[in-house]
Amino acid sequence: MAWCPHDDSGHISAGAASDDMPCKESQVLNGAASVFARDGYEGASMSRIAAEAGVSKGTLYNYFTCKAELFSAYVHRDCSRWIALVFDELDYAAPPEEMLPQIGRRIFAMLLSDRALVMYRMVVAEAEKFPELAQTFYAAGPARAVAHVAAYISRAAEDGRLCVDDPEFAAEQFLALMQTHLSMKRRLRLIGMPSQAEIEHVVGKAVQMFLSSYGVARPDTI
Amino acid sequence: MAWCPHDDSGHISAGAASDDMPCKESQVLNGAASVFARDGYEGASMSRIAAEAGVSKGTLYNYFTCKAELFSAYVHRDCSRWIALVFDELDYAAPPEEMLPQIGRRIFAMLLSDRALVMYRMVVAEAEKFPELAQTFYAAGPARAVAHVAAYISRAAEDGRLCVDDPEFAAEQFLALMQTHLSMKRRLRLIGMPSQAEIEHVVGKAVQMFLSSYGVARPDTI
Amino acid sequence: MAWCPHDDSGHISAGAASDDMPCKESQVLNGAASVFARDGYEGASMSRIAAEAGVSKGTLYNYFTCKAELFSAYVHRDCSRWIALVFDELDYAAPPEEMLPQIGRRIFAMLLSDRALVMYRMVVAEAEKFPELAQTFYAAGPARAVAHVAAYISRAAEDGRLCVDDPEFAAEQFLALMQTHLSMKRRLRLIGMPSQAEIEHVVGKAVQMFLSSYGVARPDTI
Amino acid sequence: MAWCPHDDSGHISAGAASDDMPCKESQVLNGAASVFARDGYEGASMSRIAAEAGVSKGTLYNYFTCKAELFSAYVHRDCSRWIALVFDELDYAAPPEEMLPQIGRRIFAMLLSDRALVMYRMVVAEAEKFPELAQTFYAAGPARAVAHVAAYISRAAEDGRLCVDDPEFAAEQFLALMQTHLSMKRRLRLIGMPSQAEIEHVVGKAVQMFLSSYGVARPDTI
DNA sequence: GATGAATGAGGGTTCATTCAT
DNA sequence: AATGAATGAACCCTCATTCAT
Repeated sequence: MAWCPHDDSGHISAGAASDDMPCKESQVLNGAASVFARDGYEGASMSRIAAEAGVSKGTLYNYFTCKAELFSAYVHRDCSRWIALVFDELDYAAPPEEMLPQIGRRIFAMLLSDRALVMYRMVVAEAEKFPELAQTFYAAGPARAVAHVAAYISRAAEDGRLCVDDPEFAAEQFLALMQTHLSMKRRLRLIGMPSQAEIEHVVGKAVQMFLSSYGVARPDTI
Repeated sequence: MAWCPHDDSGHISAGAASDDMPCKESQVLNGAASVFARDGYEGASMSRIAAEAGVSKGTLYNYFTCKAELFSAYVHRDCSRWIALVFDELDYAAPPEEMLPQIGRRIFAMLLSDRALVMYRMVVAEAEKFPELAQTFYAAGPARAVAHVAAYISRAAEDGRLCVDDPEFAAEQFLALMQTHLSMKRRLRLIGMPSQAEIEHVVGKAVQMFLSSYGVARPDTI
Repeated sequence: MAWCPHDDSGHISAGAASDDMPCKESQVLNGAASVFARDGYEGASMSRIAAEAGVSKGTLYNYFTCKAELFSAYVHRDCSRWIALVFDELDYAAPPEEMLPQIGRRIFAMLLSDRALVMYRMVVAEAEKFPELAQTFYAAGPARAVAHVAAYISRAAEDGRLCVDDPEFAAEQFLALMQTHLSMKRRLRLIGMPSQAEIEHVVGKAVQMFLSSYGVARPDTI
Repeated sequence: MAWCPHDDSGHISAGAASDDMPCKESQVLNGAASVFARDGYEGASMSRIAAEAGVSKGTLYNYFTCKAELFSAYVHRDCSRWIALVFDELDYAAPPEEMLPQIGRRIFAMLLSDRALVMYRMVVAEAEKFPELAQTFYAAGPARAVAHVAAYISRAAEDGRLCVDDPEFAAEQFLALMQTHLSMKRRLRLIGMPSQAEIEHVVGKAVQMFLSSYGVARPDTI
């Protein structure tokens, strides 16, 4: 954490901290999450974080050497958490017509969830000041999403269910198709969470376009 | 401007200010542009803005009642400026195979330009605190882009060159296909400006996918 | 002022500031003098200095970029002030028997004055952290004292009134003889200002010893 | 210890603590010595002292009621230690021409040693806040030095080797002559330890001046 | 209209001290 | 007796804002 002038601590608890730490550290991180999410990095004050966490300001510094490290720990923790949920328990053997909409729905839901939006906003806003945070976010989030989808596409291609030469790029295209202006509007806080119907529409059209480009003519549809 | 505790002024200069104001106000706005772009809203200080603009701190407050209003004026002004270029001097009568790549290239260049990225980052970061700013940004930028592309698609559909039932949604899909992870990485400052070859690749693939879904079989390709 | 992390200001007023500045800057310096003298560098707080000076905390930073620079300005100003007084209006043509006691008395008075003691204490205490301040103090105080006395001794030697081979060292010795444990005790705050009789005794003995070593036999005393 | 707001303890361990305490208390004092010497009273932090001593912060408060008392105990202990060496194993029967330079050299070496300088600086700096510490320092250091030298001078006077009416004052003068500006510069950290030649020069000149004032004509020099 | 000195609340951070374990 | 997590006051410094000139 080169950006932190006080970082000589070898603080490593962030990685080990589980969801249900009963300790002050997670209490602090939860407070930080609220305040950072609401006020952004610069806008958040250590005083407010301490108050939100229900600890004294000094306690903050018993766990994190400075504001920047606390922010970093918060981003790392939350990044790791929610990407996992998207790709759990998918049936990778399902045909594209079933699988792609399912993945699409989940991606969509995650992409537009409050938590992810808040995180996205903060990481984008502070990308200049915290480059390695942007890296972490990208690796934990978008990159893993692409990897998962690409893996499925590869497999489907091997099975003769898709006709794809560059699975990774195809995956990126599929994910890009989720990001119509619904996403943009949501990121800008212009709209709330879209309705299920809206989601289905976007996902459906995305799958349709994707298959019209990469799909194979299926005998059973003739 | 509900976020501004001092807003009792009916200050309307933002709308009236033209591009080439020779006055102090535009001088101030130019200074603000530099500093806000570099430091973000919270990170910018009125002192630095005054210094950058070459005026005194007091002068800032003669034109803008508070920091928030100055920020708002800056975003409004700059938003209006930069979208126009993308759709200037396009030949709307050209066939999709020529027109779409051309639009794609321009969109791409604008999307990833430093100016747009800076603006995007700021508006996203402060969307919570300045909701009407996000609205302005969306209307001036993404919405106009969609409108332009949709208009072209409509016309092409009428000319029998595309087969599209919902031109607006199709336009959104086309624009979405520009936003592979190249865009995401650039937004996160993980990469610099992509090479021309990379851009061509993304644009080419996007057009190809778009046409495979919405294109009509053209006699001259048989 | 390499020790000051914020010093990029080219602040030069310290040199130009006269004794009777009617401005805030001297007001601040006077407040700083009181508080630094009482509490030392580390012990002094900018809040207290502001209060003592009757200005706001922010005003301090309008004149001095940081605490260290304020301290430095205070030392520089006061150093320059009081050395001058010691050697003013001396009759350098007087014979050693008259001149040396007179110089001795003045040196003594200055050496043990509250102001000089306070300054000495602070400079000694912070010599490690402010090396160039120690240099300034030495140059403005002790070094000039030696130079003045050495100049007189040189002249007296040329006039045949003293027999000295190394006037500078002789001057140092003369000054050293002022520093019996009366000085040490005063520096340690163990005693108050010595009585006139005590001073006369020390000075008289010092002159006597000095002359017994460097004096010439005078015809008129035979 | 009126300066200590928590002093209700009748803590007397400082006096009872011997040089070779194998216990935590001396461990703490050793840590305190390092940190106080390096950082001064205000600059030292209880955390660093605890770390340096290899004990917990809580343990500090089991032995010393507050920072001020710990500081006081440290100064008292160290003051007692270092003066003894100067006057050990001197041959008090030696003639002044031999004895005085020898004493002079030792005094000089001690006066300018890092340890003594550090202690001197701290005691001088905090003389206002810890008056009884200054007293301890003076009694343990300068006062004993004067007493030793005065005792020798008395004896030499009785033996007819010196002509002195006030041995104590003569002793102070002799010691004062050690303190040319070499000492001042060293105290101000402007120079490092002087060379042996420089020391010999100052000591030689001091002895010469002292003897020219208080010496007796020696038959063997006729 | 333009200035910039003055303000004081609030920023991040440190630290002497306490107390449950 | 020993610990170290927790505290909260105080630290230095920044900054949006005001106002006399």
